[in-house]
Amino acid sequence: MSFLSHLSSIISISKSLESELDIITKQVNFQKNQSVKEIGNRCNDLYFVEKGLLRGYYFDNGKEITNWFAQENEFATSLYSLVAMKPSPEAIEALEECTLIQLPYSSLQNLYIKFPETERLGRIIMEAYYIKLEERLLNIQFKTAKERYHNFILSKPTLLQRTSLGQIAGYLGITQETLSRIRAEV
Amino acid sequence: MSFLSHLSSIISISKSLESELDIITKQVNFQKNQSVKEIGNRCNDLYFVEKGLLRGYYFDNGKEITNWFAQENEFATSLYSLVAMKPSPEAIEALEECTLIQLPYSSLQNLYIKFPETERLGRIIMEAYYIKLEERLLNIQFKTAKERYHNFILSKPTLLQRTSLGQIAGYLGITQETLSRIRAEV
DNA sequence: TTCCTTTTTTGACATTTGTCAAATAGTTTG
DNA sequence: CAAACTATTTGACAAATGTCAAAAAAGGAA
Repeated sequence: MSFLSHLSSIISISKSLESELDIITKQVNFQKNQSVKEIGNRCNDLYFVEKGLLRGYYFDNGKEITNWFAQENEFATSLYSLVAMKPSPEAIEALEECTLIQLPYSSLQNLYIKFPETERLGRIIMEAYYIKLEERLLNIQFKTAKERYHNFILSKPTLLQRTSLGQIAGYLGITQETLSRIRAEV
Repeated sequence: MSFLSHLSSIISISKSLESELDIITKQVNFQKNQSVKEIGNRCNDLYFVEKGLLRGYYFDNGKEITNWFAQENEFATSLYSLVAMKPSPEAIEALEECTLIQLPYSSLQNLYIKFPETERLGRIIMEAYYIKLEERLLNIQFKTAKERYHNFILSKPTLLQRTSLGQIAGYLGITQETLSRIRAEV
């Protein structure tokens, strides 16, 4: 239910849109450590996290790098793969037992046409995600590893408990040894 | 005219939308090195570059850091300021003589309401910009300074001639001394 | 051209972060 | 509980990049 209430905090959802959403979305469950999407496949779905925690990761020189986390009430997908319709270099994994709302991209396209008011929804969500990404870029580009870590603690305190050191390190763009040392420093 | 043709490459623009766009946009010109927007002001406008080159920059520890470039057929604004309606930490400057299309955010909001098909336009543009930003983040996060520079040469060759060393260095997240050394290396 | 200003390069050195290897701590499972 | 994993920490050192200062080069203006 949190999917609908999240959407209706952005635009008002008519009854007919609500039932359409009900038809095209599917609730899916994943267990802890289960793979949601593997590398190389096209990502055809948009996910919304109702419960649990996802991470996106990929490989860089044989090393697994966590690229994002998506927790409750956040969307997750490989946007690049979705929009460009190309294979995704990115995998998605459940870090906890998850309840996700799955929305196939093709259904989303139809939804945009059938319910044009959802375009607004799409735009507003994209704007918000863009701003978040911009903040993250500035953070990585101009802050030291220590500053980034402290920023992470402030902005995503709950993730500290729910993820591993190596995952956070990748997300912050540093090695886990460096992160371990930053932690020890205090 | 390139503004309209750029938009119509994304969605079809009806006559009435075209004349509405004509009413709400204004062509503005800036000279080389002229300031388009200063730091601390709210950014109320979206710009489209018809001719010339803009850069966005801000100050980090007293140092001026170029954050983005916008060349012909690209949009430019401080999205954060625009969407959050807060003062922008970012300034915009013309690096060359520029012809811009200026669209006030309030007019854009009305446009979204009056011509709902423009929501689609907004969404698609946001998606494309998001993907670009994502690529840039990955680049900065996991590539060496040298790799980033070579990437820049490949992806934005024309900007090499049109910008200064210091501006490129800031954009790549390195100091200009380092960039100078990378150049010398070859 | 010549002076003046700005941009770029170079040098010497400091700092940050990465790499690889090993030790320790923590968790899970039989 | 013990064995077997897995995650985290630590050490020694290397590599990348930053800092500050000065020199050289390039670009404009008188």
